[in-house]
Amino acid sequence: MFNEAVFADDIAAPSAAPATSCTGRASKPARVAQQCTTCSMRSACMPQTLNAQDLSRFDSIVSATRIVKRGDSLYRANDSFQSIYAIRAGSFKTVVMHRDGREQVTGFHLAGEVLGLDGVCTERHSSDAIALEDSSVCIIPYELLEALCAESRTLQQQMLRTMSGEIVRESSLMMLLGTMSAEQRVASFLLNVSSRMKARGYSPAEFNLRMTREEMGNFLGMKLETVSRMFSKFQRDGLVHTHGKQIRIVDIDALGRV
Amino acid sequence: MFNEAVFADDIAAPSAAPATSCTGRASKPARVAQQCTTCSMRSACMPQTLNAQDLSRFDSIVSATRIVKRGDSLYRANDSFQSIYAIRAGSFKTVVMHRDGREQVTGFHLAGEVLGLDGVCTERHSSDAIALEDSSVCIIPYELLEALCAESRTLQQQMLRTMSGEIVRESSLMMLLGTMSAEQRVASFLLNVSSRMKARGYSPAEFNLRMTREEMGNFLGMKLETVSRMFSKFQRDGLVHTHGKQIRIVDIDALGRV
DNA sequence: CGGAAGCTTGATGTGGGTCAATCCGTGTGG
DNA sequence: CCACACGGATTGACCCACATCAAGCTTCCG
Repeated sequence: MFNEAVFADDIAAPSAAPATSCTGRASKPARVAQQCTTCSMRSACMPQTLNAQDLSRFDSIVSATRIVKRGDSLYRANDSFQSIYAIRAGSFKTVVMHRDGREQVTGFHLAGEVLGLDGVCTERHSSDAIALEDSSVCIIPYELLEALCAESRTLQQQMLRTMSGEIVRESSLMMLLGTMSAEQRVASFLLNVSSRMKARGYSPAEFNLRMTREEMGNFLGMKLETVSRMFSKFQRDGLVHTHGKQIRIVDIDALGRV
Repeated sequence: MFNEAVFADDIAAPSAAPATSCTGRASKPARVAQQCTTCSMRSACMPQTLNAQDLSRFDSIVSATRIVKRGDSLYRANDSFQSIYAIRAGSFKTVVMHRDGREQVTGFHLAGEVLGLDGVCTERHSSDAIALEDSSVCIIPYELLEALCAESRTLQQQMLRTMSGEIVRESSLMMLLGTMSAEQRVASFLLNVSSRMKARGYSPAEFNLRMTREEMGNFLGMKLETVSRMFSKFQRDGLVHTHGKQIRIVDIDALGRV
């Protein structure tokens, strides 16, 4: 059986929720009553705004969890769209691929975030979702979710807000890719990760990146060597301290001014 | 009074819908029964999937149209979010601005497309929407729309699909910005405009761009000089013929192979 | 313990940015 | 109606940020 520590082993300890018992990969794909209520990610996850009654209805459609091993895909581009997924533990990248094989990483996703919304419009996914570490997700069957949205106004609102949030996130990435220098891109990437770690109760100054330099490059629109050089530069300038994937942000303000 | 010809004056004539009578800027901001039913953009617009009953309910919440003159904004970043907008005639760009003043155009939008979905998540817009020519939009008050979504399953589905479509559109732009050469970006831009013109019943091979080279550059992540050079190159190579903003695509297949 | 994957760093090349001159089309005012 | 001014487009010369290529190093994992 696994618990969150497996995924958080080399990340600074969470300041909030201690490792609560998790549902594990018990016999069948784990249907457990009151999953959301007991989930340590609840405050960061989709049903955050639901009242007790809606939450329990939401809970009842989240029929299973699924384990995805590091490097495996949760779904692939062109897979038929059945469900969206809430990350329970671990992390993912989403990737769109060009015909010539070049990859654009469209996002790195942490626990509590939702994956798969790209599939709604065509009933097929348009990206791959790959686990960056052994991870688990809650499976939210879309048809049921959509039916429930029709009944719970709050859930409908939450759903629309989540989608809109994704639109806004992607616009700001377009700005990063379209207007910023390599140095600025890496700096904003670090600040972004930092704030998301903080929001999850981890240290905003010290964390482990789960992706390779190449994956960062494919996200930030640059080559892995450039990512590496920028890390070296920030280290020389005393903004961060890096040791492979371990990052310590030394001067967060200066990083913001880059 | 205006009609669609005002906006389409120097665009190749539509092969489908002829200029139907439009609601104009009559006395008060034009509340007209059955707007959608008679709108020539209906087939390209949001309510495309609705049945008669839902359509009439939808119609009844579309309380007004609004005229936006070329260069004026429909909304600005940080404006409080009240409505989304369906473009009835004309075209817009949406822009996110960096603190240092650099602009990223996040999209060019034609008749039938929806603007303003970025505002749902924070109740404030995160981008500017600027008319590229004198244009008119249908105002769809969001609170009413959302209430109606709770009653019409079809409308709810349509709304979620529209948002998901926007997410997918933006991902593919991220790929363009992150992985493609200047030449490829301009080529895909032209192909994209071409297919959208075609979908609206205009010639896919010959059209007028409504934006400046600089605006294209701010969309494609390059400088206006580079945009211009790419146009010249395509012309030398016999792929397109350009005369200022007028574009004729000569070899669409070759453009796709760039 | 060995090999592969990932990371860093240096040397060199180049796509596109920058700067600047000129051209063109359009709207304006005499 | 023409001249002119101005915003936009084109083109050239030069430069620089980042890509590419290459070598060596570190870390991880079987």
